[in-house]
Amino acid sequence: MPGPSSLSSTGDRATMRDVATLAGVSLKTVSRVVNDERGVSPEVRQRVSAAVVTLGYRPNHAASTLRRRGARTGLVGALLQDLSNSFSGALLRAIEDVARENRTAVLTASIDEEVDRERDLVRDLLGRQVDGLVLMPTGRDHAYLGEELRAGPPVVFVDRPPRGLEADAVTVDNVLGARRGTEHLLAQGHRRVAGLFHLPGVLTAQDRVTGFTAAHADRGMQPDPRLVVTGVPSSVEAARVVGEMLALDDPPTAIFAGRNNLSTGAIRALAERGVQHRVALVGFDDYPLADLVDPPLTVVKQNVPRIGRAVGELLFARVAGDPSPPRHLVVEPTLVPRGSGEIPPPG
Amino acid sequence: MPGPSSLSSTGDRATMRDVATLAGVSLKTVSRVVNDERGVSPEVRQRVSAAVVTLGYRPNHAASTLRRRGARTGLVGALLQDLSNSFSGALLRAIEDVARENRTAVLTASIDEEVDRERDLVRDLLGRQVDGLVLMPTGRDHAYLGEELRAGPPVVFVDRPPRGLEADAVTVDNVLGARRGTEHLLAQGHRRVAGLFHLPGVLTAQDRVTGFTAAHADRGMQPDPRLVVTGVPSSVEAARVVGEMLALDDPPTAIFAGRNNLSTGAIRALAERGVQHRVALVGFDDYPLADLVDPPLTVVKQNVPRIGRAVGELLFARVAGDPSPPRHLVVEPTLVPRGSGEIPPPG
DNA sequence: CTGAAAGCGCTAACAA
DNA sequence: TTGTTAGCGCTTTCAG
Repeated sequence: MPGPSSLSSTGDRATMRDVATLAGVSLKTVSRVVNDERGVSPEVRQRVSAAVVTLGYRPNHAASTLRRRGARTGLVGALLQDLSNSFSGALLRAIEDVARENRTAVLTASIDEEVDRERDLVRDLLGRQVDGLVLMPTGRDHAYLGEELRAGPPVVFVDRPPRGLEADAVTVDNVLGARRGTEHLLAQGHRRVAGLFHLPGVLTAQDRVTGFTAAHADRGMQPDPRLVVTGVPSSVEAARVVGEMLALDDPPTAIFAGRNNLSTGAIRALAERGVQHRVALVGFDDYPLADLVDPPLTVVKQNVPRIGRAVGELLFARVAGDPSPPRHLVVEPTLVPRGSGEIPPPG
Repeated sequence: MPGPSSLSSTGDRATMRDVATLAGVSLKTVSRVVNDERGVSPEVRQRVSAAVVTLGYRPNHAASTLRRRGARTGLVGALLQDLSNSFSGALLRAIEDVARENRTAVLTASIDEEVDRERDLVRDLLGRQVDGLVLMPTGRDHAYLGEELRAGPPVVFVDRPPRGLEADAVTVDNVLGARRGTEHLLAQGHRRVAGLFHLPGVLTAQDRVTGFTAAHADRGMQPDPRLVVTGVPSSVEAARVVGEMLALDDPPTAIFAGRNNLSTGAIRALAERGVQHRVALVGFDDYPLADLVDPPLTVVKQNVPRIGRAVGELLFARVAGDPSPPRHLVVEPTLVPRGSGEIPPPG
């Protein structure tokens, strides 16, 4: 085997040293050229550049940031719930855009509502020296993060606020959204409005229940407990639940679905029974084709790109050193009437 | 300022050295404990662990892989077209799952059909020493990658094959898919079938045109050139194009939309004119709510999770050292009849 | 304008 | 079982 001073490419990548040797200059000079620092004669610069090309040299980012201690890695993490879900996807895209403006790459992963996975992922990203972290957390307590983040990078929570921890967050006003969606139905005279909600451990779900109830209370009403179902995990289950409700003696005349996948289940249940034009439906969260279903779906919509951008900008402000106390931005969702939510009660 | 031997945490992160000092052991011993290597007495191990906790120490991944030269970084890149698009999102999710099985994190970004961005992103990721790269490339030539990848990590192309370069790839048989979708319409007696396709520079679009034409040729037919439009960039534009076609003296009785966003445009145009139950429609690519629109949308569907998994498995086989020649997996899309594609021609 | 030496945080290869 | 030394690829510091 050749000695340590061998210049032959052993299948490995060329290093700055190799470039220096080939160009007949010192290490530091190559470093200057690669980093576009001044103080190199055009001639030498040219020679070094040529060597870089010949060897196919690429700077080693890790080594570089290791040496300049405390420097940024140009890497942020985005831990969302499910990257295949359109909400997480749109969020990731918006965060990516802001990251790009800050010359930063994005590491991402899905948490899938699993607390252990969340914790493992946070650890992994911190070990990779990310400059910042976006976290769409699971429902539980986040106090453990306090320890993880001591002297760690800034974290911005999204969609769900931190619990047991002071931290930046951008969330949607879920109480308000559910309240508006429900009120929209009540204002049209509906008196039996069903509510479907997802996992009760998730704060967004709880808030939506609260808004649903509050809208009733605003009118001195109380929802029928038989029409309020929490812990509905899936679209399929939502369809089953709606089917049961429609079989009641006094079935609901309107439905509020507290999450996008629950809306689809409700639509299916209504369509199967041919009552999609007789029972009103308002859903929380939008879908790309929601205006093309029959009838077009009325939704409470979150401005996801806006949320994502706010998250990104907050994060990079922190990365840049903004020392102000934790901020909590709350974005108002809006009601988009399309037809399904404007079906009047019978009689 | 304190000298270089200062042990006080200066707000920076604790290092392995700090842990060693606090635990009263050597650097290497800490390394052993952190990496779960054998050869440390339980007592010492305990002492070190305690110090780790006290200092909130996290191993520096970059430094670690720098030292063990040639070792994996446990990082792969996934450069897709648009992370907010459900296709890219589902793909990313599947790749992520395989990556997780290989204890690897995923760096991702959107290319947005911009050639320069693709190249910049590839460079950036290579500089970050990724173990592998998934690339959903733009339409142009990829020969430049040959240079970038000399002694670089393995690359797997997805959705679109490499051009001017030998590399692994997983693609969909777009010719076959378009042919099946078009044939489905022709078999029902349609004789005037319109075709909408996206950017002609993108190979997938070209292949779908080919399949569309081939299906006609199979029956000794030729599509009316006025009914075949390529370069349709968006849903809005698709709606406009379809509107124009419907105003012809001899309008199409069926439409084949060569991409998911073109389907939505077509649906809108048909619905606006109230002919959605009289003109047949088959779309390429599925949507989450496609079965709930009116009429339910018949599509040629790609099995995206399967594609993503194949990509991931191919990539990690290469990362593990699989030296076999480049493979090209072609996945067959399937026709999913739902209603819109089964509308018969008039008369 | 250019370069030599030191060292970022960590692990490999050896000691002891 | 534990520790010492060297050095990954790079940038900093300080000298020429």
